[in-house]
Amino acid sequence: MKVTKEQAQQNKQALLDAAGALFKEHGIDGIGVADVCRQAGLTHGALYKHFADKQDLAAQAFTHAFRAGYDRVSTPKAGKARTLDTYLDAYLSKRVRDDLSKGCPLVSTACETGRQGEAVSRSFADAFVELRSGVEDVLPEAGPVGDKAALANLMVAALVGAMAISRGVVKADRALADEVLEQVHSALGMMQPR
Amino acid sequence: MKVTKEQAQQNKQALLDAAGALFKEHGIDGIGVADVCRQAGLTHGALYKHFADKQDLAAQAFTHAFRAGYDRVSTPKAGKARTLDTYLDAYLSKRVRDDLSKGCPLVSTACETGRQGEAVSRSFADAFVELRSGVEDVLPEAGPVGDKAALANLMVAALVGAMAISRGVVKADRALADEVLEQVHSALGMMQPR
DNA sequence: TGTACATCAGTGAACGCGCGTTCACTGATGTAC
DNA sequence: TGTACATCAGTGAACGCGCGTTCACTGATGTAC
Repeated sequence: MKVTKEQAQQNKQALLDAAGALFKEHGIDGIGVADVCRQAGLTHGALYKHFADKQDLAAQAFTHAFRAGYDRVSTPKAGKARTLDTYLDAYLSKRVRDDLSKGCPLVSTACETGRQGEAVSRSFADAFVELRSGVEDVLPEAGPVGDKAALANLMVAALVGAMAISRGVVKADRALADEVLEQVHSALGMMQPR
Repeated sequence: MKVTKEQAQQNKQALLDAAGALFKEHGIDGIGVADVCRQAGLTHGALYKHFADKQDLAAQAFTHAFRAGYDRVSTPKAGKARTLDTYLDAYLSKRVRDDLSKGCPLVSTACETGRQGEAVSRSFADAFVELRSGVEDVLPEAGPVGDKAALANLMVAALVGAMAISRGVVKADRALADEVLEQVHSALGMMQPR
């Protein structure tokens, strides 16, 4: 049956929320559209009234999840300046490591994005550029490794890689997983002025 | 029909080779056991004479693929010392970026390893520790970011993250993908003494 | 060396199951009069 | 404001297909005598 335009919009948001969490947790190829729709409180047929196909859903869900998380991190709290530590604490958190449905989709789907289509790659690239730009803004003019641009690329790569590695090893060696997050946090922290 | 012991061993190696390449290219969840067996020149039933299940195959294939690639990179060529650049050139290569079946399985399956079982996590952890140790060996005693251990963690995280990001964005923006590899190469290169 | 036979790697049909997508249908919404 | 009806978000059965795993069977290998 038809629903109000407002309800339809809410349902689309619910689909994006569900897809964001489930794709992060299980991977895009690791969860079915029926599960996403069920979590959103709809049946699977409804999906195709809002999205062209699963790839389209994945691309939009990626952007949606990045926006939600990134705005929370990058918006400075009242009276507090945004610093490099803001990013380090948000991206190298053990709590996020232990809950795959949480965290930045840049990290959760980094490796498999290379196997997805161009639409998902576009969402991924836009998010990366925005995060890299945000990190560059909080860097000092001259650091130990040359220009800010190179350092910002290095930092984002390290954030993504450290979390991926920590998640990869945690089931076999929790201490090693913690060590990776702590050491990368420490190494990156030394690149800003005290 | 039965085959010679030697042939059976060759077939197992062929299964590991095929699994290594196909799991890197499509992800563990993205390719079927029948495809792996077909690429190895066998039918799908034969797999279970060599491996307990798909997870077991994935774990052994990971170690097999890491060994093959890592030994090639870390064994110094006659008369040439192994340096940090050895690792940077091997891990931040555009040629590897553009062929998903190539390269280190640490990079290819980093994100999805968090979703696999403990056996795969064990293989992943062992490979990471070995690579990190190899990188630490070529670092100077005192660098710009504190102790060698922290720097080695940072470097491996950056190598893994940079390749994952470059592969993620390349379908949407090839110039951006190249830039990430080059800038991270440049930033990491400045951390060794000239 | 020759023969009889147990072993077991590999085959391929079959299992139940879930996948992404399509489509005829439903019925409340929202609009035209 | 009241009525008639076109719209369209959502439903759920159905599609063909591929998945991981099992298992009865095959027949060359390798061994015991």
